[in-house]
Amino acid sequence: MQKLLDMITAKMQQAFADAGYDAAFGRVTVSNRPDLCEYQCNGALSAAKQYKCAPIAIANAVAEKLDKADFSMIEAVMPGFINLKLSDAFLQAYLEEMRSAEDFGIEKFGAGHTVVVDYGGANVAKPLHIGHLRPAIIGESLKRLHKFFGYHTIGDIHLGDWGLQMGLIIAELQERQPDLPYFDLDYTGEYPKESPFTLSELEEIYPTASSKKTDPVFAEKAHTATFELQQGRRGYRAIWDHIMGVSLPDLHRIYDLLDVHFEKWLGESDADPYIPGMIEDLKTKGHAVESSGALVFPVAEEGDKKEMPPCILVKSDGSAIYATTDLATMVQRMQDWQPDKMLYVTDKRQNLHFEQIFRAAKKGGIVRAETELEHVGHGTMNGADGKPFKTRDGGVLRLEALINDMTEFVRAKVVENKIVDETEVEDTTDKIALAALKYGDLSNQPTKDYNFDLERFAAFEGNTGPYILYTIVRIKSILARYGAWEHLPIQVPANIYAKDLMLAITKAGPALEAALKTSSPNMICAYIYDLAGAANKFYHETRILTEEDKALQAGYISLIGLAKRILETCIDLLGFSAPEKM
RNA sequence: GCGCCAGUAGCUCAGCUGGAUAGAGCAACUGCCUUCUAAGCAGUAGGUCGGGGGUUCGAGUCCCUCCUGGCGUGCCA
Repeated sequence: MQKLLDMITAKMQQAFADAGYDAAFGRVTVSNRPDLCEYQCNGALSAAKQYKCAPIAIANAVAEKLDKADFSMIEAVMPGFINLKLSDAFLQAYLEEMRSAEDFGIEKFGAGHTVVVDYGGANVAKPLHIGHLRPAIIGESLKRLHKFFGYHTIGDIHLGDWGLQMGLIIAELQERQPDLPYFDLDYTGEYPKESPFTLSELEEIYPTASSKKTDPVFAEKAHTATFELQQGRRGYRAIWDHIMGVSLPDLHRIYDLLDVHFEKWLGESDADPYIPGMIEDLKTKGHAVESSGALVFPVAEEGDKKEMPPCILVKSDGSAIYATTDLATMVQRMQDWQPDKMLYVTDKRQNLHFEQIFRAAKKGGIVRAETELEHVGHGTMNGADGKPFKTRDGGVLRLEALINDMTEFVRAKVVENKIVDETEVEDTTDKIALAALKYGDLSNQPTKDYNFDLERFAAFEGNTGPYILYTIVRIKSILARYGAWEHLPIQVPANIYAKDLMLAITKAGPALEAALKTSSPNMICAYIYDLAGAANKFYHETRILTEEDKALQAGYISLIGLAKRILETCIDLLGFSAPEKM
């Protein structure tokens, strides 16, 4: 269905035209003076310039042309604003259509389109740490949001399983256990099924190896191992299989805790088969050229404001680099899924890299000219003091530890409040903790750095996830006491709080659409905070269950029922859900 | 050096293509639980929107310039 603002704008544009002015001036916006009106049009002010007359004269003339049935108030005020309040009948009809339509009548403009969301950023052999929180939950939210708008969505974790880190692990393992058959080139038998390392050993091997990169001898070994792995050296592939076998179950486990789920668990390694063909193709087309021993794809353009280094396709040591695997991954995606859009959710510091490969992908014909490529670069999550998040001993905090800290904190509150039964404490705690964690993150603009403050996120007061959940829970409580409510029609707003709530409800579609178009889940948060506030005010000022007038009561119930459905839909798009009680 | 991003209340942040009195939350102070969950609601106080120019009837928003901070800038991801 049409957006409310578009409907009013259309009426206003018609009024401008009827009054003899350019209809383009008839844009209506939500009022920035709620004490004066609900909607406003500033077009007369701009029009005054063109028509060389007083803005108030234009505003008066236009106001005359508006249909009085649609508005309860139409005012032209100095210096030339046109202020509007919607009529009850108009608002009621609009809300009733929202209530009865599927997904509130929001237009599914993504239908027939496919979008790949590349998020998560997990590396095998490395435990997920706090740096993985943002890409996981922002990506998950954007994926759900696209799905809501009708897109066919494919979330791909794009595991880091093919770069130098693999070579580092192999080199380190060889130093520790040189007698393993994986390192014996003459060995032709079966390799052991049992992994030569456990998860916790592996998690220690990688950082140790990584810290030795400055040692030129070790670095050389790691680069060689990387190259040989990519060339298919049998023993190294067997080690790689072990690394995957040990790492993946743990990655699944942690992402499940966050309610983050990927349709595809592909990695850089899965792009490997596409590399040779892609390189050949780019060479043939003349895009790939030799430079300082490496094979590169120059992507600088006329008029570039900044230095634009070329994409490196093959390093001088012969191995692939992330630009190579990212481009080859696009080849695979275009071949298998034909996406119209690819979203990459990674740290914003990778911005230049993505600009390079996006240019290369377009110039090299890897994607179509109309394929949308977007890098959603996110900022860093810092500690409460604004400095990089560290554990007491200076290490990197594990994601699991962060989740546990939040859960512990919330559990204490849940137990203290004594509202839920003992058997439901865990489930309720998990839901609130997840809401606190995700809302605390997603309510910030993705691009910005922010400070993680457990106390603040889980504070249960103010603009937090728990506040949103609490609003939903209170509505649920009333609905449960009332009985069947799903089919009750929306009625004329009975009081000012009801009308404010109705106006907030009409903004659901535009808010979600804006969030999608700017890849900003924080806009969903801002919207539901506003909606929850309107719902709480209404709840506080209106006695519902004791209302004598049954028709009026049914209208109240219908209204909060609709608000609840919208709130629940929105938090689902953010990636969490509400408990029954809290 | 060049480029990108940020600078708004004591703190954390909104502010949509320039529009009326710059908004929330936290912290501080004050009210409201015999009535649907007080994890709530209402209110008070707190700001020369980093500085300086400019465009405009009108600038937190657009242009120029300066200051401060963060990040990036060919073989890590």
